[in-house]
Amino acid sequence: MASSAGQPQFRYTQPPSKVLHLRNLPWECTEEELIELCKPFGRIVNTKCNVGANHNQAFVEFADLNQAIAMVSYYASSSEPAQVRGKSVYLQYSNRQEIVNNKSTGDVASNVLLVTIEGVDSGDVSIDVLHLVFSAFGFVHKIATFEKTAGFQALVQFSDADTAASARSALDGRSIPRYLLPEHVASCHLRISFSAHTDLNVKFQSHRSRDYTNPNLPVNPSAIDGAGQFTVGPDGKRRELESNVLLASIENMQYAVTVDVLNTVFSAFGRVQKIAIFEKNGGFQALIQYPDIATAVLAKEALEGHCIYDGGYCKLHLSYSRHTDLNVKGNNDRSRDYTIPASGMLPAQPPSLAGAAPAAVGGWQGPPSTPIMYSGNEFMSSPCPPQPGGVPRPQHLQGWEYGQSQIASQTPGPNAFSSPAYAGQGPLITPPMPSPPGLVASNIGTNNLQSSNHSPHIGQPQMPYYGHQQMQMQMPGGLPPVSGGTPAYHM
DNA sequence: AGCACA
Repeated sequence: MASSAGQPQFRYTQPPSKVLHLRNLPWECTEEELIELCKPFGRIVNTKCNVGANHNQAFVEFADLNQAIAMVSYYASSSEPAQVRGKSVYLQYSNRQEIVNNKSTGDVASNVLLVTIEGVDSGDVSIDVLHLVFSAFGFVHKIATFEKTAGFQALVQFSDADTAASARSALDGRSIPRYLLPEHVASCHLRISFSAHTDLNVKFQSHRSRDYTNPNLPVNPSAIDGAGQFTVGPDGKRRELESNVLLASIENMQYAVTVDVLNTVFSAFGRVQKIAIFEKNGGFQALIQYPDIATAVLAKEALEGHCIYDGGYCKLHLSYSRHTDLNVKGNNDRSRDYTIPASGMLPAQPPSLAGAAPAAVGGWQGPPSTPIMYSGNEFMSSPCPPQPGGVPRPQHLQGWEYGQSQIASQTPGPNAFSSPAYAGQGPLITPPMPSPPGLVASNIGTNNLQSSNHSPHIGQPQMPYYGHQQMQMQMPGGLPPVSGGTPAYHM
């Protein structure tokens, strides 16, 4: 059976791939040697060296398929074989289309090092100590430190990748000298890889970040952990430094919050460019990138302290991120780049889950395709155990038609939040939140517009936040409407 | 000299 007309184990011609498989390499051939060999044909985006029992195979991934084809074609018709250290190298298309997580990109050279300091708290190793240690290898441009689940980490920026590489090879796995550390620190190993960054965005000198190239950079008297940075306002008070990227942490997360949900929520204020969600110290956080600061400010003011779902669930805390442009690689369940056109089937606009909605909503008879509707599948399907005290299940089912009818209407005044029309129409279960009634979204605009047709929903469950035009209405003029079509923003 | 495992 095995030999009959089946696929031979190896074919002479593989289907093209931007990944090439190289054989007969010299022992422990380095990435530099591979790149040297391949880079005349295109840009190498990833490699995997020392593959196979003999460590004499490797994979090289080009940025573009045509580059891989160019290399294979060239050597197929060349009288000189590809060579490394005088050895003939055999190359062919890999049977995979990409190199899968070779070394988590930490091995592709960069002038910026990602340093994980094991076994210490962030307070144990000062930025000055790091600066001292890494300056032994060359001029350190910038350092940024932060706390991650992996531990205390630092990004250390050198002039070039060579300098960074020398620091890395000298220090990786080593320990910071004891005399530079507090006495209680037992050990302090450095794990060093290359960062994907090339230029750190340091806005202040602080105990968390330094820019040694700019002595005039303002000193931040009190950089606060976690959130963005602060500046001193005209009134002498500390003021959060605004950014086009919001950092959202979510409290009381009883229900899953997906990229799509966030996109829907935050798109109410303007076009969302990128979203990344991640865990930090066991908490849920997300970064939401807008094209400009004004939009972010608007979204922050409107959403801060509000809950995505009524009942105090998924309460948003917003601050300004230090980031200005998120490094979102692929579109997956943790991150999304909405600025990439035609990226698969992903909608550039808030998800239109029209197909799923009617069934899920049950009885909703609205039009089949409504870009603003978020069906909230996850939530629909999540079991909602009855709770004492009449706490409702997260109520998505009610009110859909109200939201729907919103579409045609545009415009309660800018004071929808504080409109007297809302008095007494807060959520049944008043969440222990300050200010605006209940669920940010569930009330805004809906009852306001519909109160003549519908009785208030006191005692009734509420729908999830999907507020789109509701929020739009709040925008103090001038904001481009969130509409379909090509984004008017560019990176 | 013939396809990796995060």
